[in-house]
Amino acid sequence: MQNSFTEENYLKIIHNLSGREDLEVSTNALAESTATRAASVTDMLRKLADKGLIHYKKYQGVRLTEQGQKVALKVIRKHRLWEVFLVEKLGFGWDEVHDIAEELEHIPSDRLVERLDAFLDHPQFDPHGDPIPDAKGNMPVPDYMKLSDIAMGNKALMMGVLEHTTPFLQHLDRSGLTLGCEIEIKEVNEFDKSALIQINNQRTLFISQEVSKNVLVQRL
Amino acid sequence: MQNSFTEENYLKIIHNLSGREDLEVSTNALAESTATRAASVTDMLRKLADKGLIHYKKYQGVRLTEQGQKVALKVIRKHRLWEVFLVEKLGFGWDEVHDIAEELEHIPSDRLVERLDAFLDHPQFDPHGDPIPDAKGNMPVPDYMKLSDIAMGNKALMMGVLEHTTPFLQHLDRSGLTLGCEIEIKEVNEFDKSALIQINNQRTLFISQEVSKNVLVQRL
DNA sequence: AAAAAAATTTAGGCTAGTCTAAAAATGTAT
DNA sequence: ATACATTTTTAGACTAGCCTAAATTTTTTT
Repeated sequence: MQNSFTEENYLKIIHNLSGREDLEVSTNALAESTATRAASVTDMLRKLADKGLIHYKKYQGVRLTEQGQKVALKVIRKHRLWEVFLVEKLGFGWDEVHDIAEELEHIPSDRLVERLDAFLDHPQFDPHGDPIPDAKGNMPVPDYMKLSDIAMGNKALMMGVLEHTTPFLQHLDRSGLTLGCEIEIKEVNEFDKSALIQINNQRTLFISQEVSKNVLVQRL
Repeated sequence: MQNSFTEENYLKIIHNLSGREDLEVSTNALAESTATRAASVTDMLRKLADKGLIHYKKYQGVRLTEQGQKVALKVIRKHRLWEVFLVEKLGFGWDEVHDIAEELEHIPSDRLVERLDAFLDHPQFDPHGDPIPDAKGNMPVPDYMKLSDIAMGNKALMMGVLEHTTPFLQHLDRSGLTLGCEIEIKEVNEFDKSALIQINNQRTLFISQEVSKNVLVQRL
């Protein structure tokens, strides 16, 4: 039995919201993320539960079943592989690919995904630094820190982002913050947590906590 | 206003069925091609007519409007470009790509199509020899002949096929009939129009009229 | 030209996925 | 612990796209 476009989206979003600790996801959170109303979410949750894709008890929130996890990871794999394709092969910017990949991720052919993966040389990470699950659904879980958690005086490598919207990514572009750059924390302002940083030992700039909370780094 | 997946399919099929001469397409023909019932087709035709995409008078069949033609050609352009991608870049066989392209053709981003086109070096024909409309909707109309219309003793180059099903294309593969090959008609049997042909001045084989009617050639 | 056959449309209904409004359950605060 | 607020579910309804059965129009045959 095939899952619909919409079902796949719910599973993907449940996966993303439940995070690494596999927390229960609330109906309201799903309504927010799917841009629908809570009542619609409830309908869909009953359906997904009937199909054995989620654990669901009324009023208690949801978690993915083994089965549901598998489907979600497959969708995420496809999304991230297509993003690599769009950036590496078609020359899109990392700020332009999310919406297109959102469509491509639902194209249903295993052979297509595997050939795409090979064509791209089995990439491990997408253009935003997110890990790509392998064909069996194994996904490495890199333990990056938020830039906002790095103390003054330390250096770190930029490894990813937590926010995938076009405006945020374009802001990073304009600031010279790209994956792999080296960041040194020169100063942190106590009152608003804004920071003065230096990039690749060259230019320095101020960034707000809004930004530093959404940048993932590896401490050096 | 966006057109749905289903609407795009109807427009594409109307285009394909109305052929070069822009003939009226019947409700029944559409029901057959869309694998739905005539009553469902009628519903959709009213909808497409309301949107100004087809000319439709009850009981009289349909034709695309200027507008509808534009949408149809855009879908066809996308379908054929994705087929080129699947064969040239991902290494699929020409017999495997139709169904996948059937999905990809509805991904809605103009920038995606144009970048894909550039990535593929602006191909003129898809892997089955069908011409690819350009971004403005202009499609070259090569005037190929059916292999079945070539007289005994003549030679021709294989340029395309009229049938895109997997079994037919696999049969051509097994027979050694690939795009660009040279075919000489050695004999034609009067009673069943089956023929003895020679490919690239090498092996000879018998083909039925079923086959020769679905192979497009250019006379030499 | 009337009758029979074929094609098409209408009428009424179904499912997926959405909605609003109202009811019920849960959580929070006195 | 009881009342208030929030969250979630139920009830009933809508649209897109499909269906079957019946009615209507067009085409073909006699």
